[in-house]
Amino acid sequence: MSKVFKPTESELEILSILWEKQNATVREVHRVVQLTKDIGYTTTLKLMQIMHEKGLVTRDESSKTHIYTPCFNKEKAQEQYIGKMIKTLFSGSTSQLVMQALGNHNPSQHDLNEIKQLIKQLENGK
Amino acid sequence: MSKVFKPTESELEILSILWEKQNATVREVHRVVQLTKDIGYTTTLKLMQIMHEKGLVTRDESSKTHIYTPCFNKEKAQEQYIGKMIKTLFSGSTSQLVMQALGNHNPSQHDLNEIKQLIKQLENGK
DNA sequence: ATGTTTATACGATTATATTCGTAAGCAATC
DNA sequence: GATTGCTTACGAATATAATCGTATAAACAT
Repeated sequence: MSKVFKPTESELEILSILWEKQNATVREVHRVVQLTKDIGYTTTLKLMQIMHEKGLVTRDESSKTHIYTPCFNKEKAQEQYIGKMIKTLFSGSTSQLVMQALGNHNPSQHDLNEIKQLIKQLENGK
Repeated sequence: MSKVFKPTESELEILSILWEKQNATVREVHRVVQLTKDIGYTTTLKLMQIMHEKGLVTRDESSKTHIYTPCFNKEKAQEQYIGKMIKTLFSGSTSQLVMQALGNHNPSQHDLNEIKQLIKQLENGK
């Protein structure tokens, strides 16, 4: 049983940026955050310090400007959020979630092909 | 553009119970909440009162014991949460989410059949 | 060496969510 | 009609999240 981590809204936003860049300084993260939110630099700094305390990220302190790296990868987060969602909003049914997603977010033919492929694999694996 | 609603964790739990039952009194909701959480009756009451203020639920006050009804249906919540998740955790790709869900939550053959059916429909609809 | 920029640390403030205690009303019962 | 039990209302306490201001130190340019 691996550990559950539950980032807040803002923390998740920062994690997304870190996943994208692999790792980053507060300044780099803040520049991206600023594109969508109007908050001060020290706010981003504080958030990342808290994430460090919580163990959501590690940081390299060898130079004055610290470099932050996420402790969990994106896939782990995806898995956890999907799991929780299936449980709380889809009565535990994976297929219901999948159907809702496919039905309301018009996937391209390419997307559909990928999914069909995966289904074939799953069916053979049984 | 329909309105975004953003229930908190506890509020979502209560909404789930209301969706299940169509509508319910505080007492009924609380009985279910108690199965997983150890909180007092007035806590549940207060939460539901706040949800009423926020417009997440309506209530019938004609008798002393009020009856609460959700203002939004479950499908609307599902749609919204999925949309947000696709955006923040799957770089906007529906198929990635679907593949993650199918890959990690072993659906039954019956589930897979339903999904294949839906894909066919989508392909014909293009 | 002095001033400017840029970094972290940290306390304080504000906002929001969660929890509970207590008061007050109503209805059934003794 | 007093007591008991169940209800809502409401204020208050606690916890957590988010925001910012200020102090302090390093790095660098003049």
